[in-house]
Amino acid sequence: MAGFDRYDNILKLFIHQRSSWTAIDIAHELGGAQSTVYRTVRELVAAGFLESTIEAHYRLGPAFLEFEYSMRASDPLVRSGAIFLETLVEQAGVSCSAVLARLYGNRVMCVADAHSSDVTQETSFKRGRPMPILLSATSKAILAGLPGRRREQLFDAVGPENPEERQSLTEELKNIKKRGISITSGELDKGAVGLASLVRNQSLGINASLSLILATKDYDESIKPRLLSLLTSNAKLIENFMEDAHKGMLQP
Amino acid sequence: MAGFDRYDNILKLFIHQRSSWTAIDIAHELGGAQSTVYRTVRELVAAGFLESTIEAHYRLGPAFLEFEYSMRASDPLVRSGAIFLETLVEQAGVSCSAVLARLYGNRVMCVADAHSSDVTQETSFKRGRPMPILLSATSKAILAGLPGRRREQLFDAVGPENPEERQSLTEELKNIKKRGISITSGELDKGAVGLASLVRNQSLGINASLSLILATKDYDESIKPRLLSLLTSNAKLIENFMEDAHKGMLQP
DNA sequence: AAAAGATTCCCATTAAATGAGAATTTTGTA
DNA sequence: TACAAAATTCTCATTTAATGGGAATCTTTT
Repeated sequence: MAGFDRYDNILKLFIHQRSSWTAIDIAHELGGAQSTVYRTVRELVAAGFLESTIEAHYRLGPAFLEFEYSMRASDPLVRSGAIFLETLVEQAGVSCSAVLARLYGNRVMCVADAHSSDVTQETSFKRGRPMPILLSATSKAILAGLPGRRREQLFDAVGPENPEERQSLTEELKNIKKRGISITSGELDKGAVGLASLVRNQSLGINASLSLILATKDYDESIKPRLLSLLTSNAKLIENFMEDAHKGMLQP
Repeated sequence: MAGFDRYDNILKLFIHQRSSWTAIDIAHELGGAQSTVYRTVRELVAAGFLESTIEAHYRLGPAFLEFEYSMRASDPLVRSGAIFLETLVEQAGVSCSAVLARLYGNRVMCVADAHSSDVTQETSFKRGRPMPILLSATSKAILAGLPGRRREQLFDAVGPENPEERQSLTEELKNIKKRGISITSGELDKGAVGLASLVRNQSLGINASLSLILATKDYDESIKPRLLSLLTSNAKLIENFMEDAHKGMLQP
């Protein structure tokens, strides 16, 4: 195993399977000599990416919290979320969640969220949790904003199997892109409606989506215009904020 | 440059200096060939630890949010914070912040926090932000819980220069350990009082502290007993929760 | 104090990282 | 669209580090 994967494959174990591993288990799981695993783990511990606990077990280390803290201060989307999402759910005037999401490999990840205090409808989108890219208004808005070639790559990797589905999804995405809005119902989470707006900044290379997620029972055509207008205006605010933050960064 | 440092040194740049770097800047800063830096950065981008933005710049990538999400679900201390800190600040009945902190290399890091809705007094302790280990009730409670040998190591690295200071600090820490409580005023943040309780779990190898931080003007002897009793009881709750969570983890 | 378990050390072998420059791709601009 | 400049990748000979097996050491438990 070569390069960064040597470390990343170990770290991924702690996310995807169990949160606690012994060096011997790692060696069994990944294949390779115990002494090699011990050496590699020791390096990760020294850097704070892992830490040793009891009974020869290791878990993820505090360095990730430091990097996350750094991103909270510097990442354009993460910062935008901290600034705009709270007020967005308030303005929505209905029990809901707001989600700011982006592409993460072949999946979509929420990078910021907010919930009205009385929210009951769960959403699978949680900050930092990778989600499939084909389902939900949130994901489709991101897909719609993608350059055609990248979208085709994604389809090749995780997309619809048969050509008809692929064709119809492509059509759907074109419409979403044209309107700037994506709406789905119960596609990812049963009983939930999602409304999403594209959030893009060409010059910053950002392609994201801003969503409101609420219970189907709380949603009807009467509140649709307000929610859509809120999404559109807040998406614009976020785009502008990122643009300004970027300019301020260049010559402060 | 060898081993994980090859990657870690690059990642650290994004925390400690600027949040955005070009490959060429990295090569200048760390020394080494551009082609090497490009290759290494490419690996980090592939793993989501960095991402490329515009104008040949790179920034921290979304993988950190995924690892942070994983820790939120699995790390004993982080989970404890999410469960107990909100109610703690409510019960305090005074404008304040609650901080759960731990050792991070030669520094102390807050891993969870909560603030009463009306909080005005700032604290330097922020989730994921490394802080010096010699100042504040929060840090001293952690120091006090450390095994003697580890404490001496720390003192050698960042501790008081002259022997008298070192001696008196050691005495202070012994008292803190005996009482289970550390109280300081204005040591780290001007105008703030900190009250901290040790949070330990021998069998889990955890040594942390739970603190309440409030404005000096809001603090007097009349509320001290309530705050201390709250801290002590919540510290105990957290220790028990971690113990139980650990047991549940072993045979669920 | 002994035993079992965990971790580090050692070192010959194998494999990967490095750097310089050329080649290619991407981006910005006319 | 084409050109120029910048960014990134590629190539390959050389240098350096990773690997694995087993012995040695350190830790924990009994």
